[in-house]
Order: sequence, then structure tokens, then C-alpha cells
Amino acid sequence: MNIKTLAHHLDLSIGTVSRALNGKPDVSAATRKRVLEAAVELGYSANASGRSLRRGTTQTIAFMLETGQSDLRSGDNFFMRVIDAMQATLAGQGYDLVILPCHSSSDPTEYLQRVIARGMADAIIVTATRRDDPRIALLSKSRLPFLTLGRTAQADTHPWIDLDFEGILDRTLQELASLGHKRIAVTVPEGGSNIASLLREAYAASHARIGLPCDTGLVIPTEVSEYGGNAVTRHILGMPDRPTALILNYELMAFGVYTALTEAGLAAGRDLSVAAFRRSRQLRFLHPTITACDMDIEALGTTLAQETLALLQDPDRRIGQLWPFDFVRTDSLGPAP
Amino acid sequence: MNIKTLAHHLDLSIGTVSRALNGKPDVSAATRKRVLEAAVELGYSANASGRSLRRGTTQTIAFMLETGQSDLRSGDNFFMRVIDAMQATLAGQGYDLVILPCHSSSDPTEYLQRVIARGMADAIIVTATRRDDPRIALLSKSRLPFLTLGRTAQADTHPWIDLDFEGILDRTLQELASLGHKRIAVTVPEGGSNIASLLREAYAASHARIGLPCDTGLVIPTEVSEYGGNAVTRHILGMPDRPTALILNYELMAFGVYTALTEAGLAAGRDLSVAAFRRSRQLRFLHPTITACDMDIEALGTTLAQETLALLQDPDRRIGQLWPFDFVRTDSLGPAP
DNA sequence: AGATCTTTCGTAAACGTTTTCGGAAGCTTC
DNA sequence: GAAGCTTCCGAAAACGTTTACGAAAGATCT
Repeated sequence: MNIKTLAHHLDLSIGTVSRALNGKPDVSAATRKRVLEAAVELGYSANASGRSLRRGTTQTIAFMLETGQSDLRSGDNFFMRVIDAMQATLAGQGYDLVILPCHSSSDPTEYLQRVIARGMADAIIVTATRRDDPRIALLSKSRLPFLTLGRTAQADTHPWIDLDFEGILDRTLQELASLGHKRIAVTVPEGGSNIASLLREAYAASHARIGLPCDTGLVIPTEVSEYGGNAVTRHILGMPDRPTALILNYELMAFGVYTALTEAGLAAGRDLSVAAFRRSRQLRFLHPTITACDMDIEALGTTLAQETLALLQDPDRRIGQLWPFDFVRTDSLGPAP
Repeated sequence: MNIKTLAHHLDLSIGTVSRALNGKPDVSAATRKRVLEAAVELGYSANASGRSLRRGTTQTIAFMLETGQSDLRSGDNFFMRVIDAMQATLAGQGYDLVILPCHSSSDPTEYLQRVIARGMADAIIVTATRRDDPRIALLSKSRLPFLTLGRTAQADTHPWIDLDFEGILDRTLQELASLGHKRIAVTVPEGGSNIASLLREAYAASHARIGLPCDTGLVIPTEVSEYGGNAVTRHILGMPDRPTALILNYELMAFGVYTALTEAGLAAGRDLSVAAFRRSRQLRFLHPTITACDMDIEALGTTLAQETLALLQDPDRRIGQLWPFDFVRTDSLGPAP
């Protein structure tokens, strides 16, 4: 079912049919109606390859998703919620969203190079950014519009949107300091992701601002999983000069944390103050409810989509946006013992 | 950078360049070498639209992923691990894998129709299958090769691969029965997914086979999340004729289950025998370790990819495969009180 | 040396669209 | 009633590939 048979079926030329379907002028209202009806009846939809070839645009946005790392399944599906909202927004503008899976163990630049050269998408979203990410140079050279969900060391050279990790950490540290806490541990991912670096710097900066002595040994690389939460808690409880508070960069760690505390006969909020970065519905049965931040993830996806579309209009557009959050304090924070 | 400029650069015709790149005959070894070297040097990769249009094949396999439902983040990322393995296998055969996100609240057939009509992929993998899934009829009519990860009521009319839910349930029930358990609860997803139906039938069938009276009230629709595990455990503990064992269809529910048990002063394996379908690394700090089944998820992805490629060769190929599992019993099962 | 075969390459058509251009009507205007 | 204008449509080129076909040159054979 292509445009030729559709045109033949209607006894029209393919040019007229195309113009009718695409809302172009130079076609009478009557025939346009006839064409549109026949199209839905016969289930015609323009062949993607033919259209892309002619238009020079694929009407597709690619989302490069690094699989094989657990960030992905962050409480109530962080990435999937973002993607959902993006898809909804893009679909409304006639764009498709495709996710390109790419295992973290393979070379991401090689794959990206192919995606760029073959013109598989009009723009691309890059995630799991590293501090010095070789993909940035590759993309910049290619002139393919792109946007990162996450920052890099070259963040001023490309558009990006990211969660406000520093802001959240700072806000939480302030709250804990006002409760008298002096030794506060925070988890960071183990790999070379940019988040670990950001958090490390933010941890030091916040301590300086608050006027607290900073022990960088309390920034603890931890497996980003429920198990990691358990392990880091056991580690903390065994420390000679035990910290009195723990901040989790991955909210589902809380399961492991609470389990470890319970087994040790301790309680969150009383013996150890515990906070996480994001609130998650999965955690809602834990007592006490964990202190964390609310963020509008769907709005993040929508913004990401809109910024991408704006980038197609103006490829030189530069934006860098930290996503806002709402700090929600609960009984999982208590005064320092 | 297209083939024309590459050909001009080499002082050859585009036909010769194309043949050289695609390993076709009628080109001397010397020029072929020259062409291949120039291609990598200039970073040429055939435009996807042009190639697809001419070849009538996109070299792309689509994976239709229903977002907005929590199955997705099943312990250690079930879907992502499958996709990873698929991608690796397909890449080895020159195929790309793209994930098409599709929110469960929107009409999946409409989106699918567009994907089919526009020829976006050479084959498609469908997940989150329903018992009576309208997508099956649509795909069958379209002649686009497809394969479902999950079964439908029309499973004999299309190729599929699925986890052996019935087998796992039966094996676990047998083990529990041999320990003297008579009232055994099992969770099922709340929606209209096919899994709930399958489990319900398998539950009754196994009881009949074992010779145990079957109380269908013990098949409990439960939110597929950690919270669901907590809720169902509280529910069970409050029942007048309390079941003595609980089987979880989603392994991460275990967090909620253990938490509820601990709060009630009870222990898994002693007061309530607990088993899950799949083993997950995230759970490894729970005591006692939970009884569950091992499955080779990467091999599942590889098989899925291979079957898809086989389907391209022979579109009439029919396979239905239940994925094998290894039952691993632990102390989370104990004799019936 | 002429005929035949083989190797190697260029030419051109085709894939399904979109879009520019020109032309045929139908209409208005003087 | 001819000229000009508007409305509507068809013809054809173009997008970047692949591939069937033919041609030119070289090699082999009688």
C-alpha cells in the first residue's frame, strides 16, 4: 500500500494525493476530503524511508539509553517516566521517539558514529554522561542537534538538563546541620559517572558554606542498588567515629538501609538520620517515611521534548537547566545523638 | 557525506563504490581495498533511508515496550537484560535494535498500525501481551514478521517465547506441599495481563495434580511493587484462616514482605514460608535468602534475537517456547506450622 | 590473428516520497 | 469577447541507495 496505488485508486496523480495528505495548498476541499478518507480506509501511512529520503528529515528523535547499569530502574522508573512524557509530547508534534539501547560495556562512540552517519534521527538525547565524554566532541562535530540528560565537563558547549544534585545535597546537609549533625555520610555511584564527581565537589562546597569540617572519607562509593544501601549501612555502623546521618543518592537503597538498621536493633531517625534524593512510591510502607525530594519527572520529560524540538528550529540554542525540587522533611531525620 | 561525494573523491562511479562496500563481485581487490579505506577515513556510512528505500528492508528490529507498568523494572532489570542480549546478537548480524516506547494508557494498536504501515522495522517484538490482544490480529494481517515475549489466547497462531510461570508455580507448590503446607497464597498482577490468567489456571491445575483442595481466594491480585509485597503480607496476616506460605510473582515484593513480617515479630521460613519466581541479586542481603528460580535471561535475549532472524528467513516459522528454570530452595521455606 | 571468455567498471533504472513548475480550466473585468 | 486572474491538478525532478545490464579492456584459446 503505497501512494501510487492510493492515487490510482482515487484516479488522481500522486502529487495531488501527497499535497492533500500533507495539508498543502493547491488542492480543492472536496478532493482533499476524498483523499483523507481513502487513506484511513485503506490504512495508508507514508513510507518512512521514502519520506525521510525526500524530506531530509526522519521525524524521529533518538534516546540513547545506556543499559546494563542500575540507574535505569531508579525508584518508580525514572527513565521510563521521562521517556513516557517525552513520547507523549513528541507524538503530539508528529515526531516519533525511539530508544537506542547500548550496553555500557561496548564502545558508545562507535555506535553513536553509525547513528549519526546513517541519519537515523533528527536529534538525539544522550544519557549516562561521563565527566569527559567523548560523545560530546563527536556530536558537536557532526552538526546533529543533541541534548544531554546529565552534565559533562564540557557542559557549557552543549545544551543539557539535569537533576539538581548539588542543590538537593546542599539542602539536606543544611537541614541536618541545623539538627546538630556534624558527621554526615553520602553515597555516590562507583563508576566514573559524572554524578560522583559532582556530588564530591558539592559535598565539600556545602560544608564550607555551612561552616562544618569536611571529611571526604564520608563520601562513600556504593553499589547503586538495594544491596548497596545495606552494605553501606553495615559499613557505617562499623566505623570507629560513626556518622550520625546518611544521605542516599539512590532512593531504593533505603530498603537495605532500614533492614540493616532493624537487624542491628536501631531505628532510622533516632539512631541514624536517613535521607534520599528522590521520593518514590515504592518506599511508602517504610517507617518512618524517608526524607527526600519531590520532582516533577513528567514535566522533565515534557521539557526535554520541547527543548529538543526548539533545538531543531535553532541548532545553536544553548540551555543548561537544573531541575527544581521540593524538599520534604520527615521523621527519618532527628537531632544528632 | 554521501556515496556520491565518496565516489567523486575516489574517481569512481557510485555503482562501483556501492558494490565494493557491500562485498559484491565485479570489483577488483585493489579498488575494493581503496574504497573501504576511504570509507572509514571519511566516516562514510550508508544513509539509512536511501538504503531502506532501495533494499525494501530496514535492517532494524523493533521492540515494542509498554512503559508505565512496573513489570519493566523487575529485579535486576529483566527487560533491559533481555534487550541487551538481543542487541548484542542482532548487531553481530548487521541489524539494529530499536525500542519503541508506548504508554500503556494510550491505544497500542493505533501506534502499532503506524509502525507497520510506515515500514519502520523488518520485524517486531511485542511485550506485555494481553489474553485477547488486538495487536495479534493486526500483525498477522500485516505480514510483518513478529514474535511475542509472552503468550496470548491465540498463542498457537503466532511465534512466542515466555517464562514458564506455570512450571515455576507448580514446582514451588509441590515443594511446599511436601512440607505439609495446605493453604498457599500466590500474588498475581492486578491488570488484565495474560499472566494473571495463566497463574490462576496453573494454580488450580497444580492443586488438582497434587491432590490439594484449591481455594481460589488465595490467588491475590497485588500491586507489582515492593509496596504490593508489604500490602499482601499484611492482608494475609489478618486473614481468619491464615495461609502458611506465600509465593511472589514479582521478586522485589520480598522487601515489603520481610519488612511486614519483621514488624509483626514474625520470620520468613518459620512463621510464613516465602518464595519468589525469579532470583535477583538485589535481594541478596535478605535473611533467610529467598527461595526462587534461576533463569538465564541473557540466553533468553539471544534466543529471542535468533528466532527473530530465523523468522525473517521463514516467515511461516511457528515456535512456542517456555523458558527453562532452576528451582533453588533455601531456608525461606519451612515445614507447615 | 581472430574469436571467445573473463574481469572490471560505468550507466541507468528503481525504491516511495515531496515539491516545484507549468498548464488547463473556470472565473472576473473592461 | 479577449485579457487577466484564480483555482486546481499532473508531470517530473530530486533525495541516496542498490543492482541489472551492457561495454570496454584484457586474457585465453584455436
